[in-house]
Amino acid sequence: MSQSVGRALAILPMLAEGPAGLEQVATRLGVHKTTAMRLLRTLHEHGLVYRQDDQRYRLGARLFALAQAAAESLDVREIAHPHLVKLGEVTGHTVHLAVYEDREVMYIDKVDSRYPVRMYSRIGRPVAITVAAVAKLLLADLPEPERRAVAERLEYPMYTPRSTPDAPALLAELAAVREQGWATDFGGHEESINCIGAPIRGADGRTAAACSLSAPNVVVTADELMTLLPQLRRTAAAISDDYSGRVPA
Amino acid sequence: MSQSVGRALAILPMLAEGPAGLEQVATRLGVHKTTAMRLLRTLHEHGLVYRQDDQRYRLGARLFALAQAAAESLDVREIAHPHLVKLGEVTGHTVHLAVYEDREVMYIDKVDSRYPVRMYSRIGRPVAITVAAVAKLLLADLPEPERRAVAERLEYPMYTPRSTPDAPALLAELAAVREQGWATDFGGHEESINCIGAPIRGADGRTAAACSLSAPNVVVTADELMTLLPQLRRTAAAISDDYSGRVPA
DNA sequence: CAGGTTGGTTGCGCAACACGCAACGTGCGT
DNA sequence: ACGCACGTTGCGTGTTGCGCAACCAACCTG
Repeated sequence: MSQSVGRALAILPMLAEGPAGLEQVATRLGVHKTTAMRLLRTLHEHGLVYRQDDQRYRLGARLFALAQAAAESLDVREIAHPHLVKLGEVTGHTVHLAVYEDREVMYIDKVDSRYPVRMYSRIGRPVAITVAAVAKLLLADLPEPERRAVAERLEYPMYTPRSTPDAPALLAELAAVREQGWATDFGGHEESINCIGAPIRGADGRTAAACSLSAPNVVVTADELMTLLPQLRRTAAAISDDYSGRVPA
Repeated sequence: MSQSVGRALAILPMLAEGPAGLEQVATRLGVHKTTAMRLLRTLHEHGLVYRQDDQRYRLGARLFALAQAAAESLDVREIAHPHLVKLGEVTGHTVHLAVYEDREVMYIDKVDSRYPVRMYSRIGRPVAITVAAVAKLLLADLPEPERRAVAERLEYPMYTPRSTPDAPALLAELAAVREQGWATDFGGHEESINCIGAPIRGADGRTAAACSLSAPNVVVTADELMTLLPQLRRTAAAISDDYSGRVPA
């Protein structure tokens, strides 16, 4: 919409791949050096990019502060966190929390059996949206047109033979997930990792977030993991209660 | 430099304080609604802001991804992390890692005795630059003109009676720190918290980062904490070796 | 050491683009 | 049902961001 702003923002993901010099940025943006410079300067003034000693630019530390603030404004996370920690302690497995936002699914919290961690590991990385249990839960609850639109626009990488192959398969699975109120990913992303997920619902009944329990095959079989499903669902329900209570919207 | 980009970027810290509606953003920016809208749209297209159900805007999840990438491009952190973890395990105290960037000091990693955590707690929050041990170390090694300029522009909040009161006091302490090669903060930020820090130097000998060890009074006295100084300095030296070896620049 | 190359910086004229106005929708509260 | 507050759209104007060209500085290379 706004040309210069758009160009400036396009620089950020570029720099996310690694530091780059002025010329490099200019050519990749398809603009004149001088234009790129003005944009970079403005970004620099606002702390979003930093100029390192060799005059190349990289992402700036201000992003930490913004991401931190963004995390704090996601109140689902605040509310869910203690529940997730407890679930992690009890089961000893990895717990994830994810939300859907603008055709993307993002992990926003993670609890390992021993490490309560934010912004770590997969948090901030793109979720395998076609196979992850949390993704299925979040997509399953989208309004029909958007769900279809998203499903059809996705790519379907075959991480493993059990990965969801295409849009029809995904939509079918989403229907099932919607029906049963929970989701699984048995080796669909990594051969040896199984995963079960449950939805967190807001006061309006819509799925506001999803949490999941993951464990490698070598620790527990898929069947054994499934025995934890009731516990996971109880946790999700507890979070839903807290969440819908506190955010009546 | 670039008006529209500057305005757009100014929106981000605004939203960091909490979600805001279009009108709110417009008035705080001092621009017409329609202008604010165009900027917000562009930010939205790039995932930096998200429009929640009530049509208000908040920071978007894409920021997580960018912050993550920013963190990964800070190779000091990568290199230092294992050392910090070890130090945390051995001493049982909290370890911080910080860098200086554009007149600000940022925590970029933290290790608690039990929790290795990134982007958590104070990471991303402004460092108490006038009192923190790591801040003193980083400021102490700035070139004279910049150091003076920074010191004089700072505010000197008296968190406690032991906080650094003004620029001359800070500059005096920086000189001492520079001399001795380590820094302390005994109750200067929070009455009951003591802290010691040591510099991490790059191949050129400049201080590239600083790490610190913090503990509350009730656990160890300042004197006891000081007995860990040699260990802290060894860790910092080890990181420096790794770092200067790997980044000959 | 001269000459070429690469990458960054500055000044300036032109027109594209971003700005704000005004008018239109829309949902909510009274 | 009405009015108000807030978000949205179309459009003319001139500010502002654009690219050109020329200028530096550093680094190779012969």
